[in-house]
Amino acid sequence: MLSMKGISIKDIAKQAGVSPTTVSFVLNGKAKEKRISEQVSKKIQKIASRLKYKPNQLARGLRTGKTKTIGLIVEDIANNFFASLAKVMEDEADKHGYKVLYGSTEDNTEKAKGLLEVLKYRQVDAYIVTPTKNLDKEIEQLKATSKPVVLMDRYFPHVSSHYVVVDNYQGAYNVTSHLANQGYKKIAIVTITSDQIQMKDRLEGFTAALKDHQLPFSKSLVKKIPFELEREAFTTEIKKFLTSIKGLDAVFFATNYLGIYGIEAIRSLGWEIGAQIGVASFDDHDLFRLHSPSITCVAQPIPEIGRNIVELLMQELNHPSAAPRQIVLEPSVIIRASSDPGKK
Amino acid sequence: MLSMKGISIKDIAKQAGVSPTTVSFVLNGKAKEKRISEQVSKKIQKIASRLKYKPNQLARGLRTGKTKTIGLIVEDIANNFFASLAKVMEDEADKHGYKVLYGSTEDNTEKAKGLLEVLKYRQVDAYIVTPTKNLDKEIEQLKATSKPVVLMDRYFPHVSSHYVVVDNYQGAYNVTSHLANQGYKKIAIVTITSDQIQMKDRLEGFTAALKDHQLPFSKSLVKKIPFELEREAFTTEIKKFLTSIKGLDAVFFATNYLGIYGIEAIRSLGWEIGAQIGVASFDDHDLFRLHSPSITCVAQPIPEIGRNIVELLMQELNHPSAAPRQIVLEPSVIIRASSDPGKK
DNA sequence: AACAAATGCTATATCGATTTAGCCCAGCGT
DNA sequence: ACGCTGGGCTAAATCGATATAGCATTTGTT
Repeated sequence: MLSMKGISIKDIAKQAGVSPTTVSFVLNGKAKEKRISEQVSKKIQKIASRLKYKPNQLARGLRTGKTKTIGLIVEDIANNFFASLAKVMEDEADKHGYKVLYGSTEDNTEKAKGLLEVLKYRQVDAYIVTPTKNLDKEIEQLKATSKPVVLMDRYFPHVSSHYVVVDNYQGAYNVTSHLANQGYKKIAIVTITSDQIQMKDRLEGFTAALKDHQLPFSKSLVKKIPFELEREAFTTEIKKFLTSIKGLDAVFFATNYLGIYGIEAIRSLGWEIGAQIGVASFDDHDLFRLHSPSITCVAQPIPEIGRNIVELLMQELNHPSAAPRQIVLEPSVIIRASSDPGKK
Repeated sequence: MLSMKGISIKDIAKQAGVSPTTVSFVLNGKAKEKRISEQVSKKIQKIASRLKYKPNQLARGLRTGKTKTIGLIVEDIANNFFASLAKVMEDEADKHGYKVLYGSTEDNTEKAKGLLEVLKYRQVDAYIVTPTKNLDKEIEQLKATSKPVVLMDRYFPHVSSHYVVVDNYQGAYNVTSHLANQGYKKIAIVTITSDQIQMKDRLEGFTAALKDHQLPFSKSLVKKIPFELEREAFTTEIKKFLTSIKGLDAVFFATNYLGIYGIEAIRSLGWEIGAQIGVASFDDHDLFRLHSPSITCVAQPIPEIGRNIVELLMQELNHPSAAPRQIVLEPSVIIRASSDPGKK
């Protein structure tokens, strides 16, 4: 059994008969700059790779202040959208030698604050944050630490920060217009109780489309459900809502989990999706693709979002910029049978 | 704007007019043991909380060798099963003050080795690993580092290690028996090309159930598909397989993603699930619950698995035990319409 | 009074890397 | 012979915490 401890720079120095300083210079590619001879340089490299030396990231981090770690805060890692995105970002970050420390907020501000704090004293180099309500103060404070912060999925309009989001307004507008074009006359929306921008935009896109298509709109066509309810309660609420509207012929669910609960609700009401009631949801999901009938949705370009976030972060890590970079990607409407019964 | 650096133990020491050592003792709860007076102790505590002192985990980790970080290696964080489990474990770990660094293997041994290495030189305190094929050597080496390792989802029969899994044999046996009891006569299985224990057990449970119910079995009833295929290829392969078997009346998919691809395949063949062909899958999924008809499955007790893993890990961190602890939980069969068309 | 024991705290080394300042030697010019 | 320059390397400080050893001072004992 080998020694418990890893190989340190000292071990290499000893074997090479040089000082740890020299080893550090060579292994950090500063051999030329620091005028270390070719001979010594090669010797050190050889020994290092023979011993499979890996620098202790804690020691390095302590000295340099860089941990090569990114803190990722999502709403819910068990949600397909966030999990898929997390995977893309993990892969992208890995390409740059970064690892990811993550946490889920459950859309709870206190949890989010706690996560930010933990990440901070773990000295992550940068943050990717799906903010919760009232997290604006903390985000501004974070910015003052000179560690890059990129918001995702949503942002604070009054806070100047980097972010990568999709055009929620347009996505909602487009899918609602599609429903209108399909001939649905009375369209409702189910969203969550949240003043956050992504939800606001989706709701506004929805209402704008109704207006543009001269369809009726009233507050009674909008249902807001608190995020933290149990599954049971979600479907109960949705059922109550849907049955409360006379002449309702289509409904748009503003997130993937609402779509899922919504399908459950509609089915338990015994309504026939597509024929009897048009359905669309934000976000795509295996369930939407394979449900019978399949469910129309606004799909977010997950790989592109993930790549943009990490790319932006890396640029900020390498050359911090004064101006915030704000990237808005286009989601796409995927038309399926739930809004177009003609489809197979 | 406040200073960029965090508060250190020295700042507190200065304010309290004592040495950093004393501060360290007090903040680590060793005041009594180290005979620090109540006065000084309280004063330090007060200053620390006023300054919102948080120890630098890098420095602490460097000195103590403990980073309060757990390395988590899953097959695919975008897979609902692993993502849900990751969330449970994250929550549980958090209760003990641990954070999670994660990575996905894609069932690729080289990726897994890379992840283990990265986690190692990031000095994680413990590992939760979903091993890939041929990772047994690395697991044994890890054990020699005296850092706890818990395998999940699968293990190596010839390696003595901690693990938490479900009884894959029994789960497969039970659901296959259920299919048999429902009157299906010719039942096939679709699994992945893998010699790993979890897949082996599922296959064996399946065949044993066929035998016990005097149903026909032959190699032609078993389809193994490589994990790394594209979605397209999966469904194509499954379609080819299903259509190749004369008189086939039921099929069991050995993982959740196979179940999903399988449903897609069967639907594109135009077969009627439940009536024309009985279907069951390992793992539960929103899609299985809400598909029409809903899909019978073997559900793993995800919260229980997650809790057991973290609990086991914590025990090992606190009191390392010589004997490996091996926990096998029971999955449960959820009978739905895909195998019981009478169900709503 | 003399010595031991307990009390209360601190100086210093350490973890493993990076960074700064600078030493020593050879070669060159004059 | 002397100073200057540059090449090639290293000593020591540092990051922020913890652990070890031990120094004063007070208290207790006989």
